[in-house]
Amino acid sequence: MSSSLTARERVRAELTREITDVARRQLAVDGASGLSLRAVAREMGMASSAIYRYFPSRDDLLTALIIDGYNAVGEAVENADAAVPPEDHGGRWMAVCHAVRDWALAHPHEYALLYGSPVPGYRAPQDTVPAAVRDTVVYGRIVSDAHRAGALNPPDTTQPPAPPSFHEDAARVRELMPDVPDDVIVRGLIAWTGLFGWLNFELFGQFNNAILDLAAAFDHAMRCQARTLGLPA
Amino acid sequence: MSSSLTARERVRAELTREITDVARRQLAVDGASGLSLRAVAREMGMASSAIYRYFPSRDDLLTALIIDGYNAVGEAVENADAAVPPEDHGGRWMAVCHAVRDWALAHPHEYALLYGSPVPGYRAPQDTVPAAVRDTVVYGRIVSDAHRAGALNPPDTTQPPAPPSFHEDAARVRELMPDVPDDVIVRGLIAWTGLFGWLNFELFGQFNNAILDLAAAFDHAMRCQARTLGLPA
DNA sequence: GTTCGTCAAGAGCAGTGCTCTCTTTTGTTC
DNA sequence: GAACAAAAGAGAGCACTGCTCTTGACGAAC
Repeated sequence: MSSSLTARERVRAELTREITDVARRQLAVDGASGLSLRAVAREMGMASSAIYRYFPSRDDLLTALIIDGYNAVGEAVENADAAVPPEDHGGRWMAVCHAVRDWALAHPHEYALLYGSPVPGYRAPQDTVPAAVRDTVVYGRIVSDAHRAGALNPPDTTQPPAPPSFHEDAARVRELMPDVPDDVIVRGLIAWTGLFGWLNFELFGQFNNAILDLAAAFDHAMRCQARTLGLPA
Repeated sequence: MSSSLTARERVRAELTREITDVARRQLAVDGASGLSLRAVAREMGMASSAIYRYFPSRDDLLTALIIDGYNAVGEAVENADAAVPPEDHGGRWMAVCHAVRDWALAHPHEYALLYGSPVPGYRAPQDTVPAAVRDTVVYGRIVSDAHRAGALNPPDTTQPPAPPSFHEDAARVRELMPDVPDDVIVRGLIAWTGLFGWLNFELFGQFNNAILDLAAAFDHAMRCQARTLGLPA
């Protein structure tokens, strides 16, 4: 259908893409709060008011960048997962961890926009959700595959009893982790939030002056995390 | 020595405190990027330029708020820990978890300022460090106490081998967790980053539409986390 | 009692998001 | 091909920001 686009629609799509490209470059340099519509317009050689023909507000431009970011990290995670034999569940977990970390280190400001504190006053619209869960879908599939293959042997089966309300929440999470029992859901959530918690500490400076070989520590920590999830080391 | 302060010094200290109070209120409402020196000045009935007599820049005011925030959460954690019998290491861990979460829920914007993405262009000065580690000091003492009391029985001793560089990093972390072997250091870091990772997911919206009973899920997850740390359930 | 350092105030600069109006360009229809 | 409508760009302007500079006024020390 792209051939059915009028010339005007094509140039509009092209300009929209160029705006987000320029904006993403500015985001990479100055961070989210340094993103300026006027600066984008200046760099593109057009009047600042013209940008509003393409993005009704700064927040809308930010939303576009956020969706792009989620898709970028999601794609990186998908590729990393696909490069490992499906039955090597531990390897897939480590591949996903490193894919997220590599992407985060390469795009720290974008990572902060996605997984850091939300921009105050900014409310993420619902259409970011599909892109936002792409990485989680991959992760859920790994856990699910490992469980169905009988490859999950959590080291300790005496988990504290879950509260009644957790069963409903677990059911919702199970949509991303099919066929998995509640206790594995908990371990899965802990490992997943643990990955991003560690990355946040690393990227946001909490490890400063304490952990120097960040790459090695991350790899080791995620490997241990895999063990508590029940994945083979 | 406070009696030796001149009247001018006293009123200066008082005004400085009032500025941070007003700024903290604005921070709580609008978030970090909504903090405006001019608005603070307006609310205090003084000229915007006068604020600069007390804080040379907006970042310096932000730094003051950050230090206050770290101290607030640190104090909350200290009090929570002190309210539990010292030999109840599992109870102390859960008390610390809930103290951090309660404080975060009561001051979401301040929490985001401390543990979320750093304000772009803002470089935390070194004098935030003592306040920033108050909660970590408490946590390290709990792990250390539990280990020395022989109360730590990690469920799985077959931890993957640590890389050589990790020994040096572990030695630095051990300053906050005395007498603890390397493998417990790893577990300790994983649990600590896991706490904040979970809280970030909860506070920054990643759990939206998935986990509804957030309080129950948090309690359960941290209880499970305690088990993998080796603390009694 | 004069001098000197501190403080508040005001104006001003460069920048921001956003809106409004006006003109130009473009695509469609007769 | 001319006429018209829709879309897009340009520019001025509003209210706001952080920050600087200058000008006065006040209080404390000598």
